Amino acid sequence: MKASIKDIARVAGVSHSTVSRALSDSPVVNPETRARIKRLAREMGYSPDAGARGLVMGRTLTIGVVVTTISDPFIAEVVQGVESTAFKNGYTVILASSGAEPEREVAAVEMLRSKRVDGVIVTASRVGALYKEHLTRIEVPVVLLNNHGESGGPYTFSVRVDDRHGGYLATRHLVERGHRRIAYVSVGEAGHSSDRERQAGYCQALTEAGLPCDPALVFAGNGRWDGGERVLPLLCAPPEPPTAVFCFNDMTAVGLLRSARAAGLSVPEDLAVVGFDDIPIASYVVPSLTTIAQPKFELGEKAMQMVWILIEAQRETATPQVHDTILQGRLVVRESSVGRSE
Amino acid sequence: MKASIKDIARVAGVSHSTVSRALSDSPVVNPETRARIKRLAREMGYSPDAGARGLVMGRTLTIGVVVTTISDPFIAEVVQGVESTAFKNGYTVILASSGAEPEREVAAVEMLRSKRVDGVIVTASRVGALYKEHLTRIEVPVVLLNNHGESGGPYTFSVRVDDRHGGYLATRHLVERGHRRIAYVSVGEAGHSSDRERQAGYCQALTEAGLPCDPALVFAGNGRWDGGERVLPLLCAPPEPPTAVFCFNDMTAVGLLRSARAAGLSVPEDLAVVGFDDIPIASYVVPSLTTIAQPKFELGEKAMQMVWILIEAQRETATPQVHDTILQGRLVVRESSVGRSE
DNA sequence: CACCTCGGTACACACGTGTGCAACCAAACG
DNA sequence: CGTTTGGTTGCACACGTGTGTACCGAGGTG
Repeated sequence: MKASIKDIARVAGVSHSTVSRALSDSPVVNPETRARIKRLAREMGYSPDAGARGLVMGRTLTIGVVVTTISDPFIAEVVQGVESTAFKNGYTVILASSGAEPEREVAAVEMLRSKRVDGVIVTASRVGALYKEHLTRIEVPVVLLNNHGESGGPYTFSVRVDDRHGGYLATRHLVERGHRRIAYVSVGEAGHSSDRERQAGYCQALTEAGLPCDPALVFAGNGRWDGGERVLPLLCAPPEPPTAVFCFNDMTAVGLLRSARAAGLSVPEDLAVVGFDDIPIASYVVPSLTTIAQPKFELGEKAMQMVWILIEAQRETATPQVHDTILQGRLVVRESSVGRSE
Repeated sequence: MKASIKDIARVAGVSHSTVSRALSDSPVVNPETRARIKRLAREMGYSPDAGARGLVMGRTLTIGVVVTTISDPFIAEVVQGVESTAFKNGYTVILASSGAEPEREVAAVEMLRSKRVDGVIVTASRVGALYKEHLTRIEVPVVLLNNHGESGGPYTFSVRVDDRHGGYLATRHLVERGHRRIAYVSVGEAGHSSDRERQAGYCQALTEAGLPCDPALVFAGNGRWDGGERVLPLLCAPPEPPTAVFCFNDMTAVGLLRSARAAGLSVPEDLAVVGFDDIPIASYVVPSLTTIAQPKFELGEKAMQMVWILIEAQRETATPQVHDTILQGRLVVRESSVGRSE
């Protein structure tokens, strides 16, 4: 059986309140008895009950992280940033994966509510309406990651990467390499805000270079590698095919690289390719992939810091001194856009 | 403020015990009042306090998962299996990453103990001595993943992949392809049990084919890609270099592929390469990597099922009907061992 | 009418922890 | 010696939930 402060109190011959105070270094207890109690606690293998403590303290030092799936390397890296920062501040992370199923999404949020988490971080490209309603009901600070939706309540904010600027950087890079016909492979899903923004940056760079934003050069992928693979034939179909392509994300680009190789096209000579995200695979494919690196770890770090500030503000019922944060992506030039020999 | 069963009891004009029983569908409460209370609970946005419930029930329906880092794609997939199975059984997962630092390891275990988790799953290649001591003190079922250490207490078991058989499969595949001089790249760390086992399987396949187990054909890597990269020159040094190589893991093999390409060696014609793990990258490198696929998701699934059985057994103070489980890896043949044209 | 049965509900306690308040004791002071 | 002061400690309650036991009223039976 596990030892409680009452058990310690019994063998120490004091009341449980004295033990409680001694263990929390209260200055009112006699230094000798405090030492004696602490020694006893160590000997008896005492470990404070987080549940009971949370009950009386009104805080659990726990934050919930909602993800679609943890096996997405991008998300995993973000969670790593959250976990690391949480640990430094004495917080614990509870994981809740939704698997992108609405049913599990609400179950996950309900679970976090039951666990009385002090805050919630949500990493999902889009937050369903039903889901969102449950999120606000949780009455606790919420930070949305890479979500472009409006930051609802007074304690709901968001951290995201600058998609538009990222798209701009990627496309400008291709323009600077001398390309005039540059295609874009979208996620093929209406209303996907990241997709919209990246495409807007793409158009901005084209316009700035005096090039037209030709809708015929925008192709629909699906955000996965098979989407990139399927798009290649369409890309090559026109009489004057594009010489470069910017993809919504790395997975799409990787699929495109694969099918390009199968079709005998050489990258970047026949077709230059740029992705977005900088997932681990990007540096291992051949040719290695030029991409926009999202600061994944910092994304999670920043989100956790923000949640922490919000929690503190809520405890003092103060209006929090935070605002939505936008981090900048970074262009990482690799072989798929400049060749190996250069 | 959050609504408790007492609040519901007040507005319903009954005692809190009646509310408690009504919400847990106890047959002793009047069906009408039960319906009324349930409706009230929904209206008031009631959510049961998991901490308080855990306090009185003696179980938290929570299991802790200790990992080195969640951004390792292999581990992430395993955790996904754990999480998915846990959710099905009504359990919640608390994540604790140790970052391979001993200090954080014990802090992580202590944290899980405080949270009164019902069971623990540890995914780490080796469990330190100090760390292990803390693990046993937690007095709760523990399942070790891919750990070859002795399964200590009565409620400590392990789930792992058959490293020896995997090594055997990989090497036999190369033998069948006609190779006579086959090298092994180890993890270069004394006492690493997975490494030892995989090498043993490698030797077994060689012996079975009437080939010698030449120690000069065993090279030391470090389990990471740079280790594989550095090993290539040594591999090519002998007057009669090996025509095939089996690597401890995929990362090592990927590094080896990269440096082989840089050195102008063609794979698999000049050198056939086989890895171990089947991480996502394996299918994207060029040439794609032949490897032994570990059943990652099933590994996590099995571990969670085992923890569940152990928990149930412990509750009834029965001797659990489980035993250490060994899952089989699967040979996945790709381009790095048979070429693209065949 | 007295007794028993039984469905439904309330009371009281338990779980482990933190904390305001009172109580106690010793020492110092008037 | 009486009183105050200050340092320690215990008592009692609170947090939210589950459950054994007692209670109460209605209906049935002898």
